[in-house]
Amino acid sequence: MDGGNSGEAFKRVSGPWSGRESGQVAASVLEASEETMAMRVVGALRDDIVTMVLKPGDVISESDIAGRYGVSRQPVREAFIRLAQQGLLLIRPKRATVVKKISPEGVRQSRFIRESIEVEIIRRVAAHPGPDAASVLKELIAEQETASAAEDSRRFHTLDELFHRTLARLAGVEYAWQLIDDHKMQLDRVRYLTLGVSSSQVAIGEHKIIAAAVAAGDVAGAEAAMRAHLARAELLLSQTIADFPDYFE
Amino acid sequence: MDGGNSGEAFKRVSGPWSGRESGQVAASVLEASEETMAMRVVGALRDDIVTMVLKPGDVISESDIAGRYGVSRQPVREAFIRLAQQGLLLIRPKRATVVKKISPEGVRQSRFIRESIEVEIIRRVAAHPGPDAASVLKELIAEQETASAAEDSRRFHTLDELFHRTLARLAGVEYAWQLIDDHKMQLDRVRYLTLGVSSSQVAIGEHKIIAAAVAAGDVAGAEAAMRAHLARAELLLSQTIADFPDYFE
DNA sequence: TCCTCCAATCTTGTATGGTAGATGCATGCG
DNA sequence: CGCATGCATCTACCATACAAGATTGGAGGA
Repeated sequence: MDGGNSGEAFKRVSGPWSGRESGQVAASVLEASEETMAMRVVGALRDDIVTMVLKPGDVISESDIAGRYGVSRQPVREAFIRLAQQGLLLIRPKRATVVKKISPEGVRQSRFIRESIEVEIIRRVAAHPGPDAASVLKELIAEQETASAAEDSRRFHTLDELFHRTLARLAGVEYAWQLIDDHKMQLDRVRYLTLGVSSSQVAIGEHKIIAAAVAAGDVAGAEAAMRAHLARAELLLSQTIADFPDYFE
Repeated sequence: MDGGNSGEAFKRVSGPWSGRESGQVAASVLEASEETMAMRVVGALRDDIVTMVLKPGDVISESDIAGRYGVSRQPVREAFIRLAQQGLLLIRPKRATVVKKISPEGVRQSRFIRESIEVEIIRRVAAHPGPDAASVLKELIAEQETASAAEDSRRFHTLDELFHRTLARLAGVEYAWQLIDDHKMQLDRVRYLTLGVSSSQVAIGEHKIIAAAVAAGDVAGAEAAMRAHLARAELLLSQTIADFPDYFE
């Protein structure tokens, strides 16, 4: 292996790898999207990990990735460090680097964090809904119904994320939402495994209940609806563990 | 500059730098505490930043730090990347690296995250207090009173952190507490600036109220007490901004 | 005096070679 | 046949050299 690598452009990754087109998930925390090679490697690897092109347990190496991407080991190494801090890779010094298996306990705790924050967000929004809060949420739900009817689960996922992000913005804590993005990636990996089975109709109904409670200024009702909405993911987790036992530790 | 570096031991940092003794803050997210050079540099730099030995706005460079620590640029560079991801450094490509100034908005959002999670924690603990919850909390408060009487603000800070961490453990989400440790560093920098003026007696009183509500199983009361306890930091922030305007952006 | 331009000199980014540690397999011994 | 030992080969870690963008200062002209 590892024959004839240098000189190839970065695009070479499109070979045996990723099949993503262009504008997928909302640009993550990265400010200047593609400044350095290292950043591009980070983005490409993260997408490949979240979309399960690189599967939990896969062993990778600096030389390996560097060869595939046509760059030296240095930027790859820096990318590994970033991804390891985000919990997607596990670097075992002098040994190997592996795509981290999904920790059920970690997912549970990430969900706890998300639920804590989202409940607090929905409280604030319901207590002090802005003038356009109701209309904005209503419009988002309409788009989700369109995506659901077209069975575009990819777009539905994006819109679902946008729904929750919008709530954060309405609460005036959009920046806080970005801060928890890293932890949310653990949940995203699980979610990707359940893309097909996700019952989008149920989710849309729950979104409607939440939006209605917000519009009515019903703090307790909004909180309860949000908790119910988030709790549904708990069932998906245990089912997913049963379906893909090798991906969990 | 940059003359005669190699061969020096790592301890050389003790020269013009850090004056920390030994067992200060509870070992952060790092698993194997001191495996590689890069990790040691990370730890040393982080402590220096949180304790304001390196002040917000200070310009540092890879060569500079590498010279001080007697290592090459490579491990320092990796340390920079880690610290930049934790929001303590700002790497401006091809330009310079500076100790990030404290963002008041960022602090506010970090506090929002912390309050959201701590409120959820205190709810769970108050709703289902373990058999030894009351006694553990009571003992911690007693230690805090000792530290306060001795005017050992350092130790008081450590105990205060332990109090909140213990609550997380009692709620069964200690791992989640570690996950938010990174964001909490922003708050720690502000807190360090207010070490002298911190009214420990007030904090102890609030801790007592929280512990009492937990012991009584009073969920609403515990939540209210926790919110009040955390809200007090809001006043400190604006006062700190006025006292150290150069440290904020 | 003020503005423009250029070059010395910073900075971080990238490439590459060498090193120490860990793993796995083959070999040799009991 | 089972087990210990040593070597080939892998890995990430670290050091060094080079490259390219950005800043700063001064020289030169209007």
